[in-house]
Amino acid sequence: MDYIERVRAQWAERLPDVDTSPADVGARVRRIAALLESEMSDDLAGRDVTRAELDVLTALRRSGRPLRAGEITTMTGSPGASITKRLDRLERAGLVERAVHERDKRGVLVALTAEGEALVDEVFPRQIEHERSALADLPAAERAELGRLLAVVLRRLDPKDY
Amino acid sequence: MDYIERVRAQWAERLPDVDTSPADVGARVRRIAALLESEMSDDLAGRDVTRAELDVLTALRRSGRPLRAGEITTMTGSPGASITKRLDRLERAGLVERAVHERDKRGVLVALTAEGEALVDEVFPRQIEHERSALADLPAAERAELGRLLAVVLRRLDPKDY
DNA sequence: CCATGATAGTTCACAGGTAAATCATCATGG
DNA sequence: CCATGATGATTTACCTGTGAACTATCATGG
Repeated sequence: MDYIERVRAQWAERLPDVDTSPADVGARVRRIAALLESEMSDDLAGRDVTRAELDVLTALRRSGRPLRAGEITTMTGSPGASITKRLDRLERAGLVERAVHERDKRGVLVALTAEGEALVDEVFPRQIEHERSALADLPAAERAELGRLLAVVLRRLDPKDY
Repeated sequence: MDYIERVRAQWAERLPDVDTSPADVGARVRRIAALLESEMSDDLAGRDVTRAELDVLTALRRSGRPLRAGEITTMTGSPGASITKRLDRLERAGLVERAVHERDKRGVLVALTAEGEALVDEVFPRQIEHERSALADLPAAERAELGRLLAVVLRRLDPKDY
């Protein structure tokens, strides 16, 4: 009897006509994500960088090259105004550098500094550890099966533009 | 080749020593959750209630009785200060009512109004529809399997206190 | 070659979340 | 019975995110 079963039982009493079975997947996915995010964010405490800011840093790191601000907004899915603010903080912290784009002076090229890169390389593996330890109770075959089933769901939801 | 495979391929180039396989589950779960939440929140647009506020309303609705403010904080996992603010807005909107607790005058009893209840009953089934349609590409047996595997993961992450 | 519309990013104004301090009430042990 | 510490909720002060307005630059068609 996990959290979701308990909630579904409550709904069954109040709204017996509503079929809440999709919550077995949907609500569990949302709750697991929330708990994971919270762990990952705790792991960053005292490091003077938030999960949202780390998303910007990892986008840069895994791209392996400076990015336009616009590329960061599409990769992170966050609106431009948010990215501007995060870049302000990250730049103040010395983790990224902004430079006007040569060819298009409206644009901005954002690059990781050496410290920014070092921070990602130190923190990112630990972030993944949280995902790994969440799977500790599943044998490899079931992990793979879970990944496969989630890919089917994700394909249906994911927007095509990135 | 979905979004997560693309990201993993990028990491494999930059940090070949890091095993990113847990992301097949972890990152997919987090991305699916984000997309679902975003759909569910769009569905509420113009209804003058946010997802966070709806969380409070559904906690009350499925409990079937007035709740202490403290019960709402544990059920939603949000800190007390946030709940106080949401209750302020919900009360102003006429969706809940606050009353001092009889036995313990420090406490507050929060009850759904008739409008609050009507709003939940109208909106909640549509919220679940989003979860249902995300599963459209999975036959019933695989949905059940997916739910079962997620339950194993959730059991590991879920705090015991609620 | 402009003038005009499109595009990239920033600024502004405001909404919402949160930790810490505060206020009111309760419970207890001396 | 208080006095004292615990508890429930609110207030305060601050921070982050976001849509909309704005600024600077680019592109193009007349």
